[in-house]
Amino acid sequence: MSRYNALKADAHWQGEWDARRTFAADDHSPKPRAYVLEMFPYPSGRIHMGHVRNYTMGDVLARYRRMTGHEVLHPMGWDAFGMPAENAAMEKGTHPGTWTRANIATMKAQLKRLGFALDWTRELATCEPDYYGHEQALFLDLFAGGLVYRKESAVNWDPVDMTVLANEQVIDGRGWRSGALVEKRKLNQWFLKITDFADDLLDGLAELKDWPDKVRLMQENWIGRSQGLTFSFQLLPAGGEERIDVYSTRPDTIFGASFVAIAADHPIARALAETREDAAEFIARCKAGGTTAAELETQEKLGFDTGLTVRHPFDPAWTLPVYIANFVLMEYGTGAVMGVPAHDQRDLDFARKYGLAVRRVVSDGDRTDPVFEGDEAYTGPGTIVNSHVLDGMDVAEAKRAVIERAEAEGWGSGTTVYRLRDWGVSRQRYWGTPIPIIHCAACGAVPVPREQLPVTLPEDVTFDVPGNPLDRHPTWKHVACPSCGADAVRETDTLDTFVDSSWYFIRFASQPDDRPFDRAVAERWLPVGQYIGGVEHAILHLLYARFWTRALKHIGRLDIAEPFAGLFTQGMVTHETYRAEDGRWLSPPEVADGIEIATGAPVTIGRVEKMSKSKKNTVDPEPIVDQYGADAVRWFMLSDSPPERDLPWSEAGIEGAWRFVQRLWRIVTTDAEGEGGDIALRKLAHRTVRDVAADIEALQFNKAVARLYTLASAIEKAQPSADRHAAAHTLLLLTAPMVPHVAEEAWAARGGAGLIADAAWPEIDPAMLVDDEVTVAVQINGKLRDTLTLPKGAPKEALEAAALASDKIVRALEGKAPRKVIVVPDRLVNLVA
RNA sequence: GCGGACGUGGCGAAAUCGGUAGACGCUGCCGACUUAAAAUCGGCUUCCUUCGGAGUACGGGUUCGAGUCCCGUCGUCCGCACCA
Repeated sequence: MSRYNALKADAHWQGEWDARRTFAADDHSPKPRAYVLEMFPYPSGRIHMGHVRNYTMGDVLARYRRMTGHEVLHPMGWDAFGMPAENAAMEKGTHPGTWTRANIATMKAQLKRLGFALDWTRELATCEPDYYGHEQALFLDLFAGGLVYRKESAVNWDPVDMTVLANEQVIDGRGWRSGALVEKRKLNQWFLKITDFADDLLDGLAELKDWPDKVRLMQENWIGRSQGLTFSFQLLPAGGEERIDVYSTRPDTIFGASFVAIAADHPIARALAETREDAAEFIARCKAGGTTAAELETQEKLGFDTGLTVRHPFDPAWTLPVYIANFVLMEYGTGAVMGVPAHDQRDLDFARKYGLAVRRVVSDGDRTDPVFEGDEAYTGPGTIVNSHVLDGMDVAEAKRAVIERAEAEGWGSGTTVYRLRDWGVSRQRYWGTPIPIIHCAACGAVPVPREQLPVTLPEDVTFDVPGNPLDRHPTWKHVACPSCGADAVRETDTLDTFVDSSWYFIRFASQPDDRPFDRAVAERWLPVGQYIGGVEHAILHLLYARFWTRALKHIGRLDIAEPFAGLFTQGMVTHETYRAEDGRWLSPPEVADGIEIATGAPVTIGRVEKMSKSKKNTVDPEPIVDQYGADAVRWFMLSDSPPERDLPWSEAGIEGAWRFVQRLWRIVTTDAEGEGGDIALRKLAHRTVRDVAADIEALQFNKAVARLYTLASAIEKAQPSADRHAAAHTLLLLTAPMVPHVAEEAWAARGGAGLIADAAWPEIDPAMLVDDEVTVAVQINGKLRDTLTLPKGAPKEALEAAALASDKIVRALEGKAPRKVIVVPDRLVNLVA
């Protein structure tokens, strides 16, 4: 028997699938539908192992669904706008489009080389006008629907690169490329009203049963809904109209308040800075403080006593000092808080530092003393004390009582506050979707008329000077106002690339030329049945896509609320790290047997970590595929590690996978058609069909792989028989979604009809799933002493008798009778001695 | 700091409902085939000294019985991060 030639077979069957358009989805098929989607890649240059793992998982599911009679939509495209293309343009002088399209061509060839069952007829790239033009139309729909607005907002501004930076691009207060100190700058920016949907997005999470709990929790925290009281403190001297509004989730502790703190950029603080130099200095100090996590961790809580006082709402005679504090955020709540030191750690630290009263108002067990001692604020449940009318209530009652009173007396009201902010989508960059708005001095922001879409990016741009090429382009932005005809300018900002990825799954489902999607067709496919990608998108992308879909529903364009019914977040591909004696990182090919090949010097083998260029522990999939073939790589990606966990790449592992491909080939091609039966093997085959199906549907590929190994070994050990031949046939069908090339080659060699890609998943004979014998464990005091093989369904008495008759048990009992006998039918007998 | 997940052999792991811990793979060792090697095939591979015992991070608890449930401790990883 000849060895299986993977490279030849890969090329042949990939050509065959292409030519027959095997994986093109039919919008009009009467079959049940399955939409399987993996997060589309950014065309950075070459695919990496993470892509291979992600797309292999989706591919197995897609191919399995085809076999179980579904019309499968499994598309692929490119998240093609974004900064790396502009960086490449700056470094290499190539146009971002040239760079991006070349990368797409390379990566598409690499994906094809892996034999994924993708519908390439629906391929899309977000950087092409036939995609982003429709996105502009949708943006204008949302604009017309009142979900888009423009406001001045603070951004991170890199004064050297003359561009806005995302928070992630600010490292220790400096621009990640230029190293320049980042400034806060106010710019007019476009926002999408995601906060309108905050409740809906939060409540909708409960319905997403097939999402990981972790992701739902992350989104829940991100939305950050809290209930509390927004109320005002009247500023003294009395009679003045001025008030400070605060938000508190603990109105029950209002009698424990000992100060009010406002943000450095609160209007009252700013007004004060106009007249008082020391206040202005303090505010400047607050703003100079870093905003990175590490800096916040160590930063001291600072306050500035404004000398202002406010009146306590429950007691006109009681006044509280007003501080400006560096820990109060203008962006959250009202930008002012009431400080209750006894029941908030941060307030306690602050009060101790500035000598303010610390008054207990919630009892901690028996402790009701008015002066709060101790280093930790008490935030637990308890009875309200030292609070006049509230005394004796529990925390929840007191909250209600204070809110009721505030509402009755008109100084406050119960409110819901969110951590979630509206989505700022303006980016001062070239390589993105132009925002289809024209600014006219007379008419304001005017939408570009539909017939003028798409607003395309000009090709003649340069990146040799910093700033936005669209803004400095000589002609592009100068247009007539669509409304009044006067000279006007285009918006030169482009959309956040997260907008591009917020609806691509809809465009995959339906892509007419003249509009973003056909509603009826899109609704036939959506929601995506199974979405697979990295957990790094757990919040932003997935939340934005959920918002966008709801927004389309809100304006009546699509009757789908949740875009992704099932979500799976796969683990990373990791690898050992290697370091030379002088500390240089070494790549895997530079190392053999703990020795650096070039120098012969020993190498320090480091932790297994995520593949990264900086640690040089990446493995390029392409040469691996060229060496072992696509199936071995796919099989390895599915083996061993549970898909949600990290997968350590190893040379031994890929070789093991390659051996299995060869072994599978041998089993199914050298399989003689013998006579007679082999009932045990037949049963195993049927059980494996059932179990592998369940494993694939649960995305537990590692378990499916283990079962297939077991079946393969059993077939190898079996004598030729009709059942053995049938079991080999079953094995071939079950492995086909995972290793489709060798499966096609073997299918053809065995004379199978058509393609195995079009074959049906094997039927299960329920009679083959029942066993007439079971292995029963016999324990003494819970410890295993013997196992017995008994007929299935044997009565308890029979089990007990068989157990007591066992030699090992008789010996272990030493003639004593058990005090008690526990019998679990078909499982075990436990003798309590 | 807050929230969450996890901790099982030399390694990746499995163990459906509380019921035979370590399936399956990798590595390693022994053997067969071979002039030899590769490939392939067979066997062994949790630990301890044998009978046997111990063992799922550690310490307790519930139970006839705990990897699984409860309490506590330690450790690792992830998310958020001054959110009032």
